[in-house]
Amino acid sequence: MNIEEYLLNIISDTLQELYGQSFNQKQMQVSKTKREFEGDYTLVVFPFLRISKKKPEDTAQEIGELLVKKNSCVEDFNVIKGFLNFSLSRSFWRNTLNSIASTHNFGFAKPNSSGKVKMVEFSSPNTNKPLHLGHIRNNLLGYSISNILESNGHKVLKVNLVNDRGIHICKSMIAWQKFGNGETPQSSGKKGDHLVGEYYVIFDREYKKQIQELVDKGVTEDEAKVQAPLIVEAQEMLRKWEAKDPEVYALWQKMNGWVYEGFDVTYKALGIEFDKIYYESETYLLGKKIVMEGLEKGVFSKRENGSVWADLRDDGLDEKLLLRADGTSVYMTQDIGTANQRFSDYRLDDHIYVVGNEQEYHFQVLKLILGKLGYDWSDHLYHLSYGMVQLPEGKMKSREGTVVDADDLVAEMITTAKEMSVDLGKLEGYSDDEANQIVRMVGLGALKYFILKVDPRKNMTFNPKESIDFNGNTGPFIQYTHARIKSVLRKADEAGIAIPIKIEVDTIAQKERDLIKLLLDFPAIVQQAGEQLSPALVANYAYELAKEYNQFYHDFTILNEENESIKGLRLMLSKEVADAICLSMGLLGISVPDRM
RNA sequence: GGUCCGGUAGCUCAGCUGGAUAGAGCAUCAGCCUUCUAAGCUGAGGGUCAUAGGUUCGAAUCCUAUCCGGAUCACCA
Repeated sequence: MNIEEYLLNIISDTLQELYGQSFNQKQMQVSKTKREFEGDYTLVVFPFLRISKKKPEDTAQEIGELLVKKNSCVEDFNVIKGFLNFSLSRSFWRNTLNSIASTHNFGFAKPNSSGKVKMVEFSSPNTNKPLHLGHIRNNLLGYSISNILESNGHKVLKVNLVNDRGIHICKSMIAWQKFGNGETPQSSGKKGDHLVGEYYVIFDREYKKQIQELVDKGVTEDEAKVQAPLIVEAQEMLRKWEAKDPEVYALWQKMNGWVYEGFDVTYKALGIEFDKIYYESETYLLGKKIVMEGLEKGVFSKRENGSVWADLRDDGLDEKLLLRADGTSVYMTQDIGTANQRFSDYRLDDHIYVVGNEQEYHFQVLKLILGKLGYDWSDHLYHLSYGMVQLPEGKMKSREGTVVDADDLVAEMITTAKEMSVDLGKLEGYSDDEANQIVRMVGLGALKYFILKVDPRKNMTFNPKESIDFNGNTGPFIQYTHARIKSVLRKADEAGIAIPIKIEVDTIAQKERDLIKLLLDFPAIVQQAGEQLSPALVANYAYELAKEYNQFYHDFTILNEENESIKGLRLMLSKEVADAICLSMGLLGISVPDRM
């Protein structure tokens, strides 16, 4: 049941009868009536003037009259300029609420045969440094979009691609070998990913020193970058790794193991999980093989030094390196392998990469190359290209230490939530366990909502100093609304007042009507969010609903209402709002507490 | 330079498949707790929707140009 479609249908019939002609959907614009006008929905009549050959007001008038006459659910209408505002009947709203209440998970599509199999790749960390704020946006987006697609009736596979090999990994390994003195997470008490990350930073520092020394000796900077002993050693290590040198392999496994332990902690803290994890180390060989096959088929070409290239100049792009002169693979090589692996592992309809917008070119090239290789599924690869997270000073830079660490940020959010709760006296009477649970939900809710409410495609600014608000358009505000409703429902239960299965009231106040109208929007929001891959739509909907409910809550009494049937309506409405909040926040990966 | 994305209130963001007087939150100011959770509610101030043209009955929204910001075009990932 989609309200807009239903209204379009009856309007279409009316226009047909009136003008003996049908109109397309573009000409029939129906939207919710603006707050300052009377009515539920509004039809713009300007497009019909040519046919009606009357003034806008008169045209609206005759459409309105016939609409009311022919449809019992249309109760009344008014005309302002070229806008026909019409009101739906009380019984319509009553039935609507009843039908929402009797539908399990109202707003979600049931898994059905038209649902597709969609793989969503997100997170995709490198194993040489811990996760930061940018990864948080990635993880939250990927997880939320997966939820949204599932609620649209699709089968979703959440996958992580761990970039566990490559020159960057070798850099931390070299640095640890040279400067680590055998330090381990156990010996130092450091979280594994943080420990390895420190050595990556040390590599960079020492490498820069060596470059400077060479430059001082009169070597040009470009040559120094290539000649510095550390980078030469790292490259040598990468070759050894690809040759499966036992010593290098063992070190690699040991250090990656530390990182995975660290990542697990972070994922758990964020509430993120995957259906399958792919490792670049397991797919790059396939990528190499495919590139070699492509070379044989003449899709790619080899240069004198042995490097392999794809020529995309006919497609308006450049030439792209696929294998280095020394035979080692690059980022593109392994992504070619991974994509193949996935489409042979599963029968996928679509594949979505949740990756930052700085990699738009990469995915454009990837898709092109796979198409050239003859894989017909290359048309079903989508890059959800999200904007970067910036600090007020600009881009995060690891060199300047301005990177916001994921673990730190989560911990800080929870601490702030705790201080806030204690200040407000919200945690009195709860056990430590309960209090911790609530505080965790609120802190994470604030962080997740803050990030997801912004359109994924846009860059966003994050100000760590000002921290994140807990009032206004925030996660905690919505969580609070939910807790508030739950509190009322508990009180009702204690007083032995049951929420009716079906309501029979005849009077519905404007505010109640507005709430039902909003609830009725939920399915379309979920659908749209799925089509546009935008959790922000869901976030903003949840906010609007919570805000509307709080106004209602302020203006109307629920439990003290004397009229039993009205009390029933308000209870039912409250419960449905709580459910919709819970479902929509769930799509964002945000839990809502029953009390806070 | 080529390509892509963005520019809406002091700040952070909605609105963008064209429709009525451009919306929220934060911040500022002023109110509301003996009644279901005040992490709430109500009100005030704050805008040449980057600029200039165009299309249209109607443009923040579509088109063109310009300006500003970001990303990208590696034998990095």
